[in-house]
Amino acid sequence: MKSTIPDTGVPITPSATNGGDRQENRQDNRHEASLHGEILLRLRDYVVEGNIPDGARVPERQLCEMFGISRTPLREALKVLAAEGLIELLPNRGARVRQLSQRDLEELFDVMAGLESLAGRLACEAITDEEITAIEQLHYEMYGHYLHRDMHGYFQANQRIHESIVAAARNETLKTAYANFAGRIRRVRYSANFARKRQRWAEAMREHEAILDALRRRAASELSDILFQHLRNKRVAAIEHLAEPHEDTPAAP
Amino acid sequence: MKSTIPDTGVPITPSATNGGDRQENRQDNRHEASLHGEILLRLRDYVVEGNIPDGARVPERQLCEMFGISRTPLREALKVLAAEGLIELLPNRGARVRQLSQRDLEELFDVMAGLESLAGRLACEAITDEEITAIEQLHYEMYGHYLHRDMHGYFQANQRIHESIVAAARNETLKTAYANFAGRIRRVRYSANFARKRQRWAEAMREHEAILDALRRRAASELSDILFQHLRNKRVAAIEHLAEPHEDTPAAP
DNA sequence: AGGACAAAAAATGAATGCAAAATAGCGTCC
DNA sequence: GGACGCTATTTTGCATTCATTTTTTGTCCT
Repeated sequence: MKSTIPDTGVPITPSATNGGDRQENRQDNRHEASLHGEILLRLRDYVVEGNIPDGARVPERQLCEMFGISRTPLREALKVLAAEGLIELLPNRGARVRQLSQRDLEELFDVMAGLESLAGRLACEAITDEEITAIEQLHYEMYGHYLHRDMHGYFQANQRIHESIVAAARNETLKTAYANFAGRIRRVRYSANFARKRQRWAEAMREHEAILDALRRRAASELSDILFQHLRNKRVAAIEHLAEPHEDTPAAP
Repeated sequence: MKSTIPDTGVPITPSATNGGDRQENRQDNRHEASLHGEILLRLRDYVVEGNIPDGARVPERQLCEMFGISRTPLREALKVLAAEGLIELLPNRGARVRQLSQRDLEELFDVMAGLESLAGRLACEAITDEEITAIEQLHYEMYGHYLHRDMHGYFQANQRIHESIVAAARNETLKTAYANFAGRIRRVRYSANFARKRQRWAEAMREHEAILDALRRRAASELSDILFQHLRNKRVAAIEHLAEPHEDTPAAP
């Protein structure tokens, strides 16, 4: 075994065959056409899913072999990921997975909060009754998951609600930025399934009620406040959770 | 002259000599170290300053000659600029300067409004009395420019106030995102020096008074509202201005 | 034996080369 | 005379190659 990357069972496809048509909502959705775009998507997922340890080197050569491409398109993708803040480029020392400090996470959560807050504000201007009904549906669905203590289902419904609000803002630029930042913390979220605390869970449900209420009344600035506070509370819960030590990660021998 | 790029008097330095130490506040500030980073900064400025017409092709070969580099680092920079939304990459058809539709501008203004709104909210949590005093200083300075009808001075002071608020938010991630979006509309702002309307100008001054007032009281959600509305009004003024025909741009023969 | 130095090995950063696609240029046909 | 189609040139995308820098390894000296 020559690899320094922990073998996590990710399928190593020698050629750059792309199975599914991906529906990325990025600025230019022609990424799947060119090789560097394809690699960008795949490499982003690869990093986001935590296949490379935090702060570890991103081995160009190995990734090239893994994707079955030359270094040129890979390096182009690396530059973009660096611009996105997912990795960092050290001069003459290659790329490293960007290690997010607690402060970084706080900042990211706050920016997400700001974006969602904005989304709510804008949504009040344009949202249709049908969209609100749809969100209500999701809300009740989420409530059901809450009652059944189904965290996975709850999480999915929750995410869809937030996405619906962002969608209702009718602002593609916002949507893109939102997805971008969400991607950065997805890495953390992936390993840390927080919100396990009953207390916080119930609180979140109440906040969601308030969100829905404000949305129904199209109370823009009020909804803006509620959403910000909601995300702020999420941030606190997440940071608290991450501060605690966890034994889920298999320790190295 | 073989160049198809309009010669706007931008100094064409054949070698990649970087005169001044640039103080970019991007995620990784080692950009000046590597060639592609250097090129990224220069190319971004070049595009933002409008040296290439809207929607026009970005000529790889010529830019290479202009910067005195090979295509590889330039193409890397192009990928990043595309990710930033400044240009768009058409498969097998090269890069084009991204033409911002009116809708795009509206969206961008709204996102900027959301970010400043967030900045104000966060600033209320952490801003010191000294910082507020500094902003007050800028405010009075700006007021002076307003009275003297000095638009340039007014604009500079205005921008510094907004930057100060963003700085007071103590959030580097936000600061970076803000700079990023600001860069995208800088291109428009460059040619369109709006806010020429007296009416709007006076209104903006009043809004700034309200901003300062809310800031002094650390009224987070109130400031958030005011800032959003302020930027919203700016948006309206800017769009109105751009909708009007202008004769400042020299017509092509 | 441990550390410092030096050479080898590997990796990075940029340039060049090559195949495929697109654009333009030109002739032909209707 | 204009539209269509074919070829030549340019341009793009990626692979390969070359020069530097870094990292590792091995050796020598203390």
